[in-house]
Amino acid sequence: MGRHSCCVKQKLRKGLWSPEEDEKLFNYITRFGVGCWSSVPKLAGLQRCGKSCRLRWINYLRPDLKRGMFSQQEEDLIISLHEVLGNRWAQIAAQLPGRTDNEIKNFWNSCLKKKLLKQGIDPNTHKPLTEAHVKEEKKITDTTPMQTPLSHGLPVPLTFPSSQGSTLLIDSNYYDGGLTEASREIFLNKPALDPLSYYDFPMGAAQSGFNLPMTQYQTSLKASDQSPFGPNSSYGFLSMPSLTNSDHGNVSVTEFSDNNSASKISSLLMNDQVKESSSNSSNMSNIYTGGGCHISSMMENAGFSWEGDNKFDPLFQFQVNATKSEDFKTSPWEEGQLQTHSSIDYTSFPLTALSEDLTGENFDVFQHI
DNA sequence: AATGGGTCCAACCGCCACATG
DNA sequence: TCATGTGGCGGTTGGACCCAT
Repeated sequence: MGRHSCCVKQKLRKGLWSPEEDEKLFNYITRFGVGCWSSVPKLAGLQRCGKSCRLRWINYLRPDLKRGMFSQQEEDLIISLHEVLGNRWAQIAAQLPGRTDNEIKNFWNSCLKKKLLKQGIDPNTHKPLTEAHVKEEKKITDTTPMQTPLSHGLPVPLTFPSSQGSTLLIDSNYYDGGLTEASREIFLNKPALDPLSYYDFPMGAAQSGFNLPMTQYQTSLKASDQSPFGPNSSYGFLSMPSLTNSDHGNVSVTEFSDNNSASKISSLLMNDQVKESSSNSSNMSNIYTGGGCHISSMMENAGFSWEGDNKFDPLFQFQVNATKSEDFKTSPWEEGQLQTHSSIDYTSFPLTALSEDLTGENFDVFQHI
């Protein structure tokens, strides 16, 4: 048990990822997608185990990740989901597009737990603490002042941007166990979203999310020189945008952690190609609103910037020209394994942002509560 | 300016489930 | 059925950062 065999075979790097490593992994995954994580390090030229690569991608490099603080809505949602699901962070994360289980777990442990305790609510049971508990916890919370004022007193109406305008009201009944066993079952049985779905587009099912099979996406990448990673492509890995989308599905509230971010992201978006193809500006907004975006444009012009991770910021100020296209013309996954569909132009395949899941079936569960 | 304690979070560890041979 | 490899998850931790003194 413990470390996978891939980690034991050779001496592998551990610890924080360098920008160069991030770049390698990002470039590799965006080109070829994920086939077998254990092979990724070798093929991407990384001295890491596959597991580490997977985590890095899921928790940090995925382009659809949100960055920045949790919105009040997200916060309330996490609390309500935790009451139902407990520490099933992956399932909770599945209800919060752009957030990772690790991120939510950290947020819970570092912030939400304390907030609930301060409210006199047991974070484990979500029921009022006994007086003894309160006294005990008071000692703790008194010595660990909150960084932000608690703003979600009860009851809290949670209104989700569902097409049906569902509202979840957290009130005393809720915390008294007002949820039915059936509701709980729905949560427990609901499959978690695949964190890799960004590159997993089934044909004809774009409306349900990023669900194009990797094989097809891969084909799109190598289909022609027009592809975002074609032989002539030169893209930057400057730094990643910190997307603090405080209101799902509304591009106007996409925030950035500093003044430079806006210019960075606008330069990301307002590249020549996007300008040309989106005189009506819909393409731009679609990138973040989930109306459908062009992944190729996103990738090709991704002057990504990890703005939220300030300590990395200066390190990401490097530009990488695409390596020789020959190196990437054929995905290692494709060779002899995967079918190609070169007649289809996937470079403009419409995407639906994960955030749109908030308006879709992912919130159906609340209809049952 | 130095420092020591607290906080946060990225990454690792340990385990389990599942697929495959 | 068993062994092995891999993906995935939740718990834990090391170190960077923050802040009060």
